[in-house]
Amino acid sequence: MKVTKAQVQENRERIVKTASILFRERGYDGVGIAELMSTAGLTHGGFYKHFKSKADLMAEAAAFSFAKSAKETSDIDMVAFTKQYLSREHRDSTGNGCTMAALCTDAGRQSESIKETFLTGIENQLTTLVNGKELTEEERKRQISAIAHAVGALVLSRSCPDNSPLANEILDVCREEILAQLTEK
Amino acid sequence: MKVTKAQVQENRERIVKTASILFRERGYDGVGIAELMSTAGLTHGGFYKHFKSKADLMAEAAAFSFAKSAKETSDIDMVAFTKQYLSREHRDSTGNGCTMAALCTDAGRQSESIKETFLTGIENQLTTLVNGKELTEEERKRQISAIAHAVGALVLSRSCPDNSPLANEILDVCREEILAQLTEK
DNA sequence: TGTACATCAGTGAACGCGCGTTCACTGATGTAC
DNA sequence: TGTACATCAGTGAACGCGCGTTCACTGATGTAC
Repeated sequence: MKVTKAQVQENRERIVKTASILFRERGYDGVGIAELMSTAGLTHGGFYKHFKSKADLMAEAAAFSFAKSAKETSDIDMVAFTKQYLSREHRDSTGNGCTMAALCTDAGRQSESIKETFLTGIENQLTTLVNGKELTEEERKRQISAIAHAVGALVLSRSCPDNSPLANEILDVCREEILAQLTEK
Repeated sequence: MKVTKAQVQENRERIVKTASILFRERGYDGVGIAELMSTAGLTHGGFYKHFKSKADLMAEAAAFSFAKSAKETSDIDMVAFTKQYLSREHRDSTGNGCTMAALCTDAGRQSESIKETFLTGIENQLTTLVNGKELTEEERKRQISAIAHAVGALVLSRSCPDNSPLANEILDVCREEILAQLTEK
């Protein structure tokens, strides 16, 4: 049963969007093609009409979620970003949260082409957070440092038992520290 | 063919040690029982004479590598730790490196019992890094903040293409920044 | 100390299962006239 | 605009494969006498 061009486009986008959420939640190895396609409301056989392989989708899904979070953070400053990034809400909704924090170790084990996607995504996040304006060398260093700090706090907090004291402490301590550094300089 | 008690003990330890390296390198889903056992010089069938399940080994392997790195860092200060932790050598040898940085996102997707192991491991790392002496509230905050910062820098650097400029930049910028904060206070 | 036997770590074949991927088929869409 | 047909996204069965786990068997070790 053939389908309209618009429907094809819409289906493809839904697969990518669904994948971006499921991969962030459960990792690249944690989600199968069959489950992914059925979550997107399709059957698994059609997958290869849209993508060459699962690895291809992984790269595209990562690019999609990087672009999405870049868009969402383009109009807020680092203070607002930090507060939101190190909130319990963000920590507890991995599937809709930061791609770096959700998939960085997965990316480290994948092919160079996925690492390229991460490189672009990270670079892009650095610049969009300052509304695209040119960064001085010193500003760039601060951005990199603050983002790494925030990512580390988030991944460590998530590796502790759900909502445990240490998990919350890591979030709170690092939020305070990053915010202090942002205002101090 | 039965084997001496000493040999049994030695084999078990070798399985745990091998697992701790392979899991850090390729993640929990990236290593199978058969490959793990043959790397340890045994056949896969005997695995269940030592462990109840793969999940059990995952927890034990994490506890092992946490204990090992705690031992290795017990006699160095935060400055030496930071320099070593954010070196290219550490970044490029995941299998023998920090358990937090290698497996934190994997842990976040596993059972609460593995997260408990991470909780203990992280808590332990916080205190051994200061030679076991009691921490003031302020010192504890600094420790947590510095470790999260270092973990974030390492996982982000590893998610970029091997030895790419950004991968090295993240490492260098965060090393400088953490060291600056350690001396300033 | 020497002998007889129970123990049990290790072996390798086999289990069911879900994985990524392929394929023949369907049938509404899009196109050519 | 109406008709005939080629296209191709979507379907669902099937592929080989490797996974975690089980099991009957082996044979040197450890133990009881």
